[in-house]
Amino acid sequence: MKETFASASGGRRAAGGTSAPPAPAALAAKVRTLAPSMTRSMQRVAEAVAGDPAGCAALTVTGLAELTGTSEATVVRTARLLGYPGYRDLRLALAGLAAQQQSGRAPAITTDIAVDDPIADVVAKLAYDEQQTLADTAAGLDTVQLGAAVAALAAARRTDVYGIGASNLVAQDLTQKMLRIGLIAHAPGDPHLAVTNAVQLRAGDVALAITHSGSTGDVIEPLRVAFERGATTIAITGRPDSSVTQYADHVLTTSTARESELRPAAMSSRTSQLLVVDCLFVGVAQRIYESAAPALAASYEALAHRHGALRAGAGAGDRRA
Amino acid sequence: MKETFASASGGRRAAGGTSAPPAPAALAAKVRTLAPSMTRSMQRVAEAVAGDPAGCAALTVTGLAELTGTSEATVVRTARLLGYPGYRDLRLALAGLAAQQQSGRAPAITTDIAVDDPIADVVAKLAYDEQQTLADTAAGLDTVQLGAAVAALAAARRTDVYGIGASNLVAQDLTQKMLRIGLIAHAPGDPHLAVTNAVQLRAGDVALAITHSGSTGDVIEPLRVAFERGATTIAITGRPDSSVTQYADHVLTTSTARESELRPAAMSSRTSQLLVVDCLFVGVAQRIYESAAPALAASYEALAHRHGALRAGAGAGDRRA
DNA sequence: ACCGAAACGAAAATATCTTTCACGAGTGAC
DNA sequence: GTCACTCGTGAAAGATATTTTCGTTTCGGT
Repeated sequence: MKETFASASGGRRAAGGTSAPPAPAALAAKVRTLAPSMTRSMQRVAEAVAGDPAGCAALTVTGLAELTGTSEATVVRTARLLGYPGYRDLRLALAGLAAQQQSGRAPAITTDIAVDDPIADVVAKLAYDEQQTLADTAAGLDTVQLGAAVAALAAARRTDVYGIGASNLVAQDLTQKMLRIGLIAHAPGDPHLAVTNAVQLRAGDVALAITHSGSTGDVIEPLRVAFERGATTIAITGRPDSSVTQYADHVLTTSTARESELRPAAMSSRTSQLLVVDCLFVGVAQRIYESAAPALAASYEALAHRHGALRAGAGAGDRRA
Repeated sequence: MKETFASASGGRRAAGGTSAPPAPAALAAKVRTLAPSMTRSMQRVAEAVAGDPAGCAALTVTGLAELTGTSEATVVRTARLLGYPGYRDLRLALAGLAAQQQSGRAPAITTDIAVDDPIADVVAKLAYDEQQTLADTAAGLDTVQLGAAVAALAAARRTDVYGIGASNLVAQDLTQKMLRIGLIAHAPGDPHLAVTNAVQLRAGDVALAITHSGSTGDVIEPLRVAFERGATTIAITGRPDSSVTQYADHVLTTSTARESELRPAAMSSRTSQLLVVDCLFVGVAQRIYESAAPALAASYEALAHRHGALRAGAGAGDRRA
């Protein structure tokens, strides 16, 4: 509306003259620059603001005035001097600054998880590690091998997926998804059953082994059997030089992240394996889209009625004590 | 103050009220999570907010109401639903988000996976999406609820984990890990078995339900039974307002990513659930470190010889019964 | 000690946010 | 098909927060 703050600085061009738009992160610097031209009360306010942006962002004009032992008018005057139209905008900038600082102080997550880490750090570190694992895996995946594996799976008469322990869950995940798009897949959890299944395979079938170490006998054995029966074999492993690859036509490599006592290798290998499995699934779904799409739709439909009436609306009104 | 439907739960604190403090950067995730439970007008507001945080932060309630063609009341309601006390606080968070986006990484919009995407793109998109899901989940996790859940699990005499379909795999993952650190856990896959198990629980036990939709009857039912038997109940769901939370002492929210035909919701919900489960596991392992560490070491030891023996015959042996 | 200018805060004035309330659209029951 | 009912919605009243005004206090100079 009107350049009211011109009066504060008299005819001086220094402060008000800066047509600078609200400073984003340069606030601390601005405070220091302008401090000399501030009155005592204003300095107190500026100091509080620069010292604890996050805290001040949470305060109203009155709150900040009380905190600094000054008045609302002084707070507003300070905000003006700093280049904002009013306190409201200073507060907004403060919130932004706080958020930046918050996200900036994230380097803590690169260290291992310690026994006494607060729960929030655990969350951050785990999420970060898994993100890292995903990036590594994606970068290290051989798309040629992947493409070949997809082609084999899409054309397979039936598919066996072998995995033990944590890897078995990944195997089941793939199996569940393949079934959903109309493909025939099994993930025997029992090593004996796996071998029994493997014996049934022949050319045109696919056997897929999932093992992080690449040396899990219970998984290698059925793959070997399938391999010898003439099935196309695929291995998903973190060790491309391990013995499982002897019997694999296609090898997909997962990433091996560092592990620690509190973060077993199983955790990152699982993440990595799942990404590979997802890629396989999507690749296959693309290839057989014509038949996959209706099958997917049908499975959604079938599940719909298992989900009770949604709309738990009752609590929508007022919570908050 | 009026937990109207609390009566059903017999006086126990109903968990519906997300005590979540204002989310800092988890806003986009929260919008997606809560969008389904929003009315049309509120969705318009949420959409505007998620789409242009910086722009919206510059607007007053009235301005945002006009922009979205709604009323101030609706804007405030939306802010409330997103977990803020009022519009003022939403605006503050928005400013923070804008600042982060500005300085930090770009929001980077992913295009959906198309049927004719080359396999390399599929890998990249999937990896990116899952990374995003992890970030969203981590940002949106309520550490207070998480801490409470960890405490309950660490102290539990036994733990039941309920999940169906893809969620059952997550349940098994948690179970496997808990067993490794010497805790007693089960993940019944059969709904009837689950209920049968649940009946055995009582105070001091823990029941954990994993369901993305929050309305999977087969999972809610055993949780309800456990709840009524006095066990501590935890829910991991993508819909914090769904019916499963009625019977949950602690609610852990997973993020809901947009899905597409080739990328079923199950994929990102699984990623999200696994992160939560990992956090629970590590948290528990920290708490009972004294007993967990030796147990972990012992399980490594026990597995070691299963890997060493390359020639499969050795390890598996045939012990016909 | 007196004068004047600047600093400062109390309170009025204004803008903004929040709550209330009534209307209308949609839905299920009969 | 109509009726009763609930739920979503916005207009306007009510409550807060911010900005402005203006008188008092403080301080330096003469």
